[in-house]
Amino acid sequence: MLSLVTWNVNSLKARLPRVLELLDEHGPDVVLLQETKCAADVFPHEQLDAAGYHAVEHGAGPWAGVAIAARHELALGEPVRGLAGEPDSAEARWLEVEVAGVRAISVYVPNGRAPDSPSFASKLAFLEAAGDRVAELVFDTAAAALVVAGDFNVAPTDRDVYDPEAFIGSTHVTDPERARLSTLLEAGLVDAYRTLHPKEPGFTWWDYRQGHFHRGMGMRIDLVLLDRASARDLVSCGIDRNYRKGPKPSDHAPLFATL
DNA sequence: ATGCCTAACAGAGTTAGA
Repeated sequence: MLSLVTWNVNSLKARLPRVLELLDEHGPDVVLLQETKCAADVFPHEQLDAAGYHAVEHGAGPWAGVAIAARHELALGEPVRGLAGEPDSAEARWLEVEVAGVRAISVYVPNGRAPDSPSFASKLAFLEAAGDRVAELVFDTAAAALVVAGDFNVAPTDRDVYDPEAFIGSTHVTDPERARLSTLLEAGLVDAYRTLHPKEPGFTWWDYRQGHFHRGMGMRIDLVLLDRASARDLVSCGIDRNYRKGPKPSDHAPLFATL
């Protein structure tokens, strides 16, 4: 049995109490974090160590940043930082490490801001590079089981947003974004949550503003993607809403999966 | 409820997130 969680924490520094709370409550084997906003020299290794975890990180300072932590008993391989072909390698958005017989990848896809912005083109380019890397890893039959998890900043279908009408013309739902996300699935990855829960919305993000969380106005943009063999071992997948509530919550809920 | 989001950087207001 392997339990993992992916969580966009929106600053690891600001969210550390909630992260430690989650580790204590759920004790996941592997933790994939996004938006750590944390440079390497200030990464909270000591606090995670005291909680029973060790971690590898890929940080760029005040923005983005990803990390992967695992319980001390699970050895971490040599991390691979960055993604071949990504538009801006100075942004820390992709991190790979072998753990528990799995190649774990924590990914934070660029937001894209607006479809007519340069940032949107970078988002598409990043997704294309991710698709290329996934295809490479899936093709490599010697590779370990594959888990690609994180904040994709794309709602795969209209089922994954609270009101499709409200999102027409905005990022996260456009055909170009969805088409590029689809290439990861076509390369051989399975959307863990949607496989187990075909009908429920499964939102993972709600705007901080205007009470969106309490009004059910969310999006499903955080995903756990598994290679097909691993997906057959999928036992459970879902969020813990309590981490979107309480003191200083992230705007994303953690998404858990058990194999 | 004279604010209606949060975080970083800076040390106020701007930028970014999605």
